[in-house]
Parts: sequence; C-alpha cells; structure tokens
Amino acid sequence: MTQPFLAGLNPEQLEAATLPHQSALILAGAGSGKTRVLTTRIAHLIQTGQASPAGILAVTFTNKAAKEMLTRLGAMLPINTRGMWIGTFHGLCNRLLRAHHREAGLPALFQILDSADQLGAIKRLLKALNVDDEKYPPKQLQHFINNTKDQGLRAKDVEAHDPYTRKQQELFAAYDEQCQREGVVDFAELLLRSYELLSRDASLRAHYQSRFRHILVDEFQDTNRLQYLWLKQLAGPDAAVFAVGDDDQSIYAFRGARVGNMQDFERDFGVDKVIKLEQNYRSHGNILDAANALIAHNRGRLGKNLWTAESTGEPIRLYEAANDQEEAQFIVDEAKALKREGIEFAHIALLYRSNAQSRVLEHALFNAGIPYRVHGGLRFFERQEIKHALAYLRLIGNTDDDGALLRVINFPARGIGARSLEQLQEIARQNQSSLWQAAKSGQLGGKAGTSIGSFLELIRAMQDTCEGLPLPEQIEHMLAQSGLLAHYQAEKDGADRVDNLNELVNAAVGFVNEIEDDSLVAFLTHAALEAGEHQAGEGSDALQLMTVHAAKGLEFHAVFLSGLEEGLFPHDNARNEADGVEEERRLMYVAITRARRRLYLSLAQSRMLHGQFRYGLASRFLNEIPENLLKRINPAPKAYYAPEKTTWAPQPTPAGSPAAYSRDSSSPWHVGQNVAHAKFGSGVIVNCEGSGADARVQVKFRNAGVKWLALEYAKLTPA
DNA sequence: ACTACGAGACTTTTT
DNA sequence: GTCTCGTAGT
Repeated sequence: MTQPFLAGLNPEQLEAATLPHQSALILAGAGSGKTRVLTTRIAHLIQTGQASPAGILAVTFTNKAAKEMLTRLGAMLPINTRGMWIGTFHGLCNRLLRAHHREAGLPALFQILDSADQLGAIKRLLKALNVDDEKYPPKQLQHFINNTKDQGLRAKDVEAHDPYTRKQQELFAAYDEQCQREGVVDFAELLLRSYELLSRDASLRAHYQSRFRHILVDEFQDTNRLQYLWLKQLAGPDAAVFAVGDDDQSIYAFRGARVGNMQDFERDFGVDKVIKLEQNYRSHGNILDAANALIAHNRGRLGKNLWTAESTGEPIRLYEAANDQEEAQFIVDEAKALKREGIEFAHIALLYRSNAQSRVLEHALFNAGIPYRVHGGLRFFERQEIKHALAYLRLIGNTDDDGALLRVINFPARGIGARSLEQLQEIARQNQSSLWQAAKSGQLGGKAGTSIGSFLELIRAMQDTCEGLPLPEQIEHMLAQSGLLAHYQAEKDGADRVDNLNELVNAAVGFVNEIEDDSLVAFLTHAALEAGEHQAGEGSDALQLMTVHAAKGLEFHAVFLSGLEEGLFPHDNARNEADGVEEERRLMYVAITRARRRLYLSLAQSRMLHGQFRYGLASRFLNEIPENLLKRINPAPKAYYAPEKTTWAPQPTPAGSPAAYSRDSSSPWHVGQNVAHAKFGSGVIVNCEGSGADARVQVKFRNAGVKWLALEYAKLTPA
C-alpha cells in the first residue's frame, strides 16, 4: 500500500505520524510542521486499516484549525470527511449533547449562549434577585462562573470560606437554574455537561470509548482542566491519545489553559514516547536564534531548541522612535519600501500587544494610503442587527428563551416599555414560568396586555409562516414580519445594517448548501459556535494588523512588532501575576517566530495611552536578544512632536542624536501653526519632519482629517 | 420612546 | 482618546 503523503517528512515527523498504537506526546516547535504531522497521521491510520474514519476523534481549539485539518485530509485521502469527528472541543461536545440531550437533561432544541448573551443573562438574573450589581459586578460573576466550570466544578463544589464567595456561589447556582429553565447552555456548560454525561452514564461512556480508539489533540498546551478531564473520560483503556503541543507557545493561561496538563498527560496516560519536532521550516537563522535566546530565560520548560537548514538571513532590525506616531511612520515607510522590493502587503504583519495600539498605526496607514486589514474586532454574528435577527429565530424555535424575548419584544419599538416588562417579569416570577408563559396567562391587563398580546401573535404568525420553509426563506420572512428590515431601512445610517441582514440570508444559503442539517437550531448553533471572521478586505492585498495572540499559528514574510516597552510588553498587569512575565515572554516568542525572512522590533520613548502620555523604558525582552543578531536603525533627525493643547513634557534626548528633538529653525513651518491648503481648507500643523526637498508636515485639517504633506509639492499658506 | 450627556473602563480571547 | 453603558431629561 503506497502512502505518498509520507514522502518528504523528516525522520521525527515520520516517526510521529506512523507511531504504533500508543499514547504519545509530540513537542512541536513553532513552524515545525505540526498540522502536517497530525493530518498525515490520521491519513496513515485510515489507509493502513488501523482505524476507520468513524473511529477517529481529532480535537482543536479553533474552527479555523479544524477546517484546515479537514481540507488537508480531504486532499490526502479520497474519503468523505463529513462524518468524521474532527472539530473544536465545543463543536464536538455540542454534537454529543444533541445526540444524547435526554440523558444530558437538555431540551432537544437547546440554544447556545455566546459570551455577550451570557453576560446579559447574568445581568437579568441579578436584577430579578435584586442583587446590587455594584457589589457583584456582572462581568466578575461571569468570570467566576466560567472559571469554576472550566475546572470541572459546579456551584455546589465551590469552597466558600467567606460571605462574598458564598454569595457568588449562590448566584452561580441560580444562574444555572435560570439557564436550565430557559433551555440555554453557555460555552463552558457545553463541555461540563458532556463531561458529566460521560462520567455518569457508564454504558454511554463505554460506547464512545470503544468507538474512538484514536484520539488526537491539537494545541495541547492550551487545554484547561475541564478539557483534560473530558479527554480522560473519552479515552478508554485501549485508546491511543496523540497529543501535540508546545509549552513555549502557551499564551492562554489567563483564560484557564494549564500547561501542566502536558506533564499530567505523560503520567496519567503512561506515555513513554515523547517526540520533539525541532526543525523549523519557516524562519531564517537569525530570527530563530533570537527566539531561542529569548525563551531560554524561562524556567521549567520541557526543553526544545529550534533549528533550521536555512541560512542566517538578515539581521533583526531594531528601531527606537521618539513617540508612537514616529514609530508608526517608520513602519509605514519600511512597509512601502518592502512593497517596492516586491513583497506584497498581505505578507507583511503589524503586530502589537494590545488592541489600543492599533489606532496610531491605522492612522498612519490611512494617511499613507496603504490598504490594511485589522483582525479581531466585531465579528459578523456579534453585530447588533444580527443579534436581533437571531433572537427572533431563537424565539421561533423556543418561546421560553427569555433572553431572546427581552431582546426583541420591543425592537423595533412596539410600545412595550420598561413598566410593562416589569409587570410581565413579576408575573413570571410568581408563576415560576418563562416570560412567554406569563404573557400567555392573561394576567396582564390594559394597554400592556394588548401590546404584549400582539407580540405573542407576531411570533406565532412567524412560526406558522416558517413551518416547512427552507431556512433562507424562513429568515427572509422573519426579517420582513418582525419589521427589522423596515426599521433599518428607515434609519439614516442603516444601510450597512440592511446589508448585513441580507448577508445573513446569504449565510444561511451557504450554510444549507454546506451542511446536511438545514434546521433552524443547527444554524443558530453555527452562529454561536462560529462567530466568523467575515470581514471586509479579504483577498485584497492589504497589510495585516493584529494582536500577537491573534497571530499565533500564522506566518508572514515580514513582521513588525511594535511597542516593545516595559509596561506594554511585558504588560503592566502581567507583572503582578504568578508567572505573568514568563507568559509574556512566550508571547514574545510567538511573535518573533511568526517572521519568515524579516523581523522589525520597534519601541517609542513616549506614547499616548488612555488619553495621556506615558514614557516607557525599553522592554526587558530586547536585552534578552543577543546584540549580534540586531541591527539598530537610528531615527533621522526630526522636529519634536507637540500635541495641541497639551502640556508638553521634555522628552529624553536619545544618546547619539542630541539634536534629534530640537526645532528646525531653518524651516518657516512649525508645529501649532495655522495653515491653509487649496483643496483641504484650513488646519493646524501637528508634526514636522525632514528638511529641504524631503521636508514634510502633518496637518490636521478642520474638515479633511489629518494628512502628511510634502512641502515641495503642497501649496500651503500661513493662516 | 428617544436623545444626550457624564462616568468609567481600558491586556490578551476562542468557543 | 474613544467606546459603552446607564440615567435623566425632553
């Protein structure tokens, strides 16, 4: 039997992919071909007859990773991957719970709450119980609930030694009851429920244990306690668990990931095979050397050293700017230069530690006319208008979904105000029923009773209309009947929202074509579990902007890593946490190893953050990269930057360029000067740089925004 | 029922 | 600086 897909693997990759039936831990460094090994192993198991497609369970963290795996697998083997259990932890748990909803104590059509829905549910709970949300902030309670569940624990399992924790515990229990009553399940609950189901039901457990004799886990370092427990329940005595991970890339401890699971795994699963994938196929030598040197400062690593067959390549460029705007300008200029060298913008990434940093970069890119795409941000299914539409769909499926009902009972406005709702909620409380049941009971009189009654009729009418229709048509009718579409069409800035609502119909068409299940619940589940990147600018040649977290798993020809200052990276908040700095260092390691050929590191001596100036020292991580790998690029002499109406603090003069921040007296233009431009109108100079033919000024126009202008060409007049 | 204004947040985030 | 949220006012 030929297995062409095994060709080209290095010895370690080959060994891992063809390992006999036993549990194993694969330490896969950045860029070492981990996804390839995972998919190749699955293909190998199937083709050699060691496993049938149905006998394999492969679990990832993101939908993207799961999709990637399925695509690659489909290319290797002529099999239908559809029935295979390859997916995210949440996706697989959902599948399990749908199949055994009765045993799990859930309604057949249970809905999934995303984080925002969950927060809403908690706020509602606090209000119903008359709890002071100042004393028990909803966000904090949400955190408490999710954290506890992620440990595999329920409210009753919490050890409360103080009144405050006891109250949280009590609210946690009440929250779970509320969810149960409404037939909804949050993300953590998906996992906890299916874990409890497997632990409780021996025959069900035996069934799945004998079915899945091969379990493969991606990004093992990111698993939390509960996910680990879940895996342990699913893995029977003859299961071989193939865990792939990299302790150096563990950057999600803040949300419960436990690197310790890797050591536990070796012990609990009797692992005697640990394979290290250390050959990196991505980066040039200098970049890897920098990454290795940096990560060596962490203690308690499992130990791994990346190497490459590639040449050393270019040095890592380090740039220290006077301020954040200058840093952004440097990045813009270099990106342009790279583009001239033939590197596409799409292969260049601008990375930062926190989202707040993107604004200055975007601003500079916008002024330079460079196309860019920001990753992360509002997802399609999280938009307000989409949430509203989904709430109607949820109500069609399950009228007891109080969260959904409250969201749309008065949207578009139907004269059901806060007062009517309070009455309704009071009745529901007394009857121990859902809001829908309360409304139906006829205990509401007067105007409130009538308007709420007609809302009930509206939903019932929708249910009737939708009965038996294909999903996309159901959505179209709902949009019209609910008045949502009309509402946004009438709104003056509603065009985008209308587009999105129509896009929702398209999404349903795509969904129905792709998935065999075209039920409403399946679509709603899809919406909750795959909020979707679904953003503009895809496919075009645009610079890629994202946080370092979001860059994990990706690679780029050139990477700019900005904001390398103490307090930002490592972040201030990380310094107080146990092992906080080590996690930040791993984050830095992830950032560095994204670069294939060229890496820029930059920092600013001062930057605007949260509305005020902040002066940071160079990040400690810069000192952990050997000097011989670095090439320092010195800033060209610049005029100082003085923000309008801000008390300007003198900036430290960097060594080696004493004149860098003094005013250029030879230029007739200066910061703060009022000027006029033929096309853009009047404005004020906010920045100057260069001299002679290269002289440029940045002008903030009253009506035309902020623009950089070359003095040689732009006709500016003092005003 | 809609708007406007002030207060407070604000690391990272997938599901 | 900018966004969200909640409340008070029209």
